[in-house]
Amino acid sequence: MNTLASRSAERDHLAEDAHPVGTIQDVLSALSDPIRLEMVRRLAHEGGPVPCGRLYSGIGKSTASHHFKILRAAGVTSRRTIDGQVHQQLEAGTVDARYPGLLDSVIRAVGGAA
Amino acid sequence: MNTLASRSAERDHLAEDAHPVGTIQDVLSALSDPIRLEMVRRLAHEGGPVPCGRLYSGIGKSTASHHFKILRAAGVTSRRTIDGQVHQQLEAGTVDARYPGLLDSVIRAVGGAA
DNA sequence: GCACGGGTTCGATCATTGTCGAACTGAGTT
DNA sequence: AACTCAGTTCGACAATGATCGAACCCGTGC
Repeated sequence: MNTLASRSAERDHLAEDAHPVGTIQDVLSALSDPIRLEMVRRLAHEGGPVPCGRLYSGIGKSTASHHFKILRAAGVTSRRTIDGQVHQQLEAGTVDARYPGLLDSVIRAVGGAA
Repeated sequence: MNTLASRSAERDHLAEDAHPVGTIQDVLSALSDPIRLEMVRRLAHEGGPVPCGRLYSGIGKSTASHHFKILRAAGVTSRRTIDGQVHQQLEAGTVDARYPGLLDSVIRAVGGAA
């Protein structure tokens, strides 16, 4: 039995970067950038963990990684490793617990899936 | 009797700078600055038009005016002249009509009056 | 009329932050 | 092992945005 598969399976539900949700300003600043807002929109649209590459267009990898970092630091997203692939996931529940209604209204405004 | 009073009374409900609410990014950017957020908090707390001077502390007039401009441009506030005195007012209803729940959640997070 | 008080505008400066390319890491593949 | 692919980190640079002081404007009151 493949030890590789079981090892990666163990990592699957490990939210390595489970930063707590930041201040309201951290969150608002994180969402106030057009590129990050688009990332959030795509994350909300898909509803689950999404590999980094599918979350941006028209910018370099390093720039995208920079924006991921800010979103994670604000607690808006978390990073998960699925099958060796890095994914980002929207921490909708956690954010809504701290700032009820905020993320919902933003996502609605930006056209992300309901 | 006093024509002065009646004349200023006429100006009272003139929202001279009735900018429409901007894009979601305009609004989020406007709210993502600590000083502007504090302005919004005080405006929400008082509930009505407030003279500019009562909306900030620790910064110069010109800087404050700059922040007012951004808030107005985003459609978050409007400028009213009451009795010759410039006041700022929160456009809570207009913003909520366009981005339901957004302003409420921010104000709740920032400790402004319910 | 003139001075005053409260806001705005202007221009310059300074800090923040978004952007990139190149080098590095770590996992999967051949 | 060497190679590839995807993301991150590291400097450095460019653009954006906050800040200030000074000048200006507009009501008010002397």
